[in-house]
Amino acid sequence: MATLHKPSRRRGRPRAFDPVDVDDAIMATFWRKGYGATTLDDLCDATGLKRPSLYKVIGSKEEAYLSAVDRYLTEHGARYVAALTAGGSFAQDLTAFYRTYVKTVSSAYGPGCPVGCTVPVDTETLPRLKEVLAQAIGKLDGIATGRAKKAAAAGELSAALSAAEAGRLIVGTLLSLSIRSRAGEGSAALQRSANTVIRLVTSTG
Amino acid sequence: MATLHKPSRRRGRPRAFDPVDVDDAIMATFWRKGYGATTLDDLCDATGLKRPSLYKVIGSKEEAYLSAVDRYLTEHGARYVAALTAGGSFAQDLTAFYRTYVKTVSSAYGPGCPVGCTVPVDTETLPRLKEVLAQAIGKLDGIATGRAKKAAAAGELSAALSAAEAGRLIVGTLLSLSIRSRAGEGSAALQRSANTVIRLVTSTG
DNA sequence: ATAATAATGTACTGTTCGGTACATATTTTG
DNA sequence: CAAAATATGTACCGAACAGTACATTATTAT
Repeated sequence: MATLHKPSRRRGRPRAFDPVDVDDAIMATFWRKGYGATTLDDLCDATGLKRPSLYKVIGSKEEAYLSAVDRYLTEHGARYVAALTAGGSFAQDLTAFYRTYVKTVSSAYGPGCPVGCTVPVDTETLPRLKEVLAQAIGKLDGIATGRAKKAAAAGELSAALSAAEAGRLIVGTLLSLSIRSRAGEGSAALQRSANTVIRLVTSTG
Repeated sequence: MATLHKPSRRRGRPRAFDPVDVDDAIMATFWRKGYGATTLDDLCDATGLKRPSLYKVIGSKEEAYLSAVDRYLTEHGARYVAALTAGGSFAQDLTAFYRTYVKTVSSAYGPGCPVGCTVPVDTETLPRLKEVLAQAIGKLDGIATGRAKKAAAAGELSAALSAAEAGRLIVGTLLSLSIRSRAGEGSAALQRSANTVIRLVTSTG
């Protein structure tokens, strides 16, 4: 008969680091420098780990990058989506959507974001990245289109736009903000571009 | 008294390559693979040059990249600008502007374009690139804003937009098309996004 | 012809890269 | 305690990288 102990710690020497912090440091490093310019020494410096410990976490540089992008999407991307689908008015949700994004790309993580600025360069070299990029954008297009459809039903979508057109415009604007951030534009300038699009998409004049 | 010969060729062994073709091949290679993923062997393969000849042309990899980006701007970028300022109606010029761009990013050079997809990743690593990116976008913003101002004077700009807002929207859309191209979207999809913005910017309903 | 000049091809250099072997240290199990 | 298990740090590996030395070849000038 199996005796149940309290969920005991694993055998052997315990880790001297917090895996969550390590994953975050890896994501942040790739976010800033991209895949090609990031070396394993960079990742060691950022995480405080020596190479053997690092490799147990990442497997390989390419896997590490894919994980970092995935982490960006499921952690930060999810926040943008949550704002866009928070259930306020179309204008309110869009405002929160862009504000969340602008704050993020203007933070210590940025400038810019992985989907907008660092993944695209390697789509021709790392085939899996092309699929990642296509899926990320396609999914966001779908969500934004869905949000626009709901807005249309509520009479909040500009009559000049179909829901699909609005969705692609909303997402395209996000992507452009990423690049502009990378070019050195500050939150205020980025927010101005966002506000223009919000006004166009929601104006039911 | 100096005797004038026919514009004599330089002394020594003549080049066995066309410098224009070589510069173009270098630009095309960086365009597709970006800075980090492009090796000197790649450039040798693309140009047909051996390394010593290549180095006389490029100086260093970083100089080669900066030259390639500059070449993109003064060669392809200039074509987009020419279309935008061709002197037709606002809608006509915008249509030609985006059509030229979409054709280019969907050609053998692409997908995507250097400004939208490969320069941004290295702005944090090669400081001169940040300046290049900021200048390229800033200049295009200015040109697009100027074009919108002219359109406003002609009653062709949507009343919902200031010229500066329109300019940034027009350029931002271009940037987003670059990334979408990299994600695998074809000309038709890209053109659809462009048409949406053209309609919004020019609708004087 | 001979010298001077300039481009080419081979073969190399030192460095940095991604990745790992191995000995050591720290923990749990019995 | 001893044994098994797991993590760590040092030190290293072969490959790939950006960049170059040098001998050779092709051209112009005298």
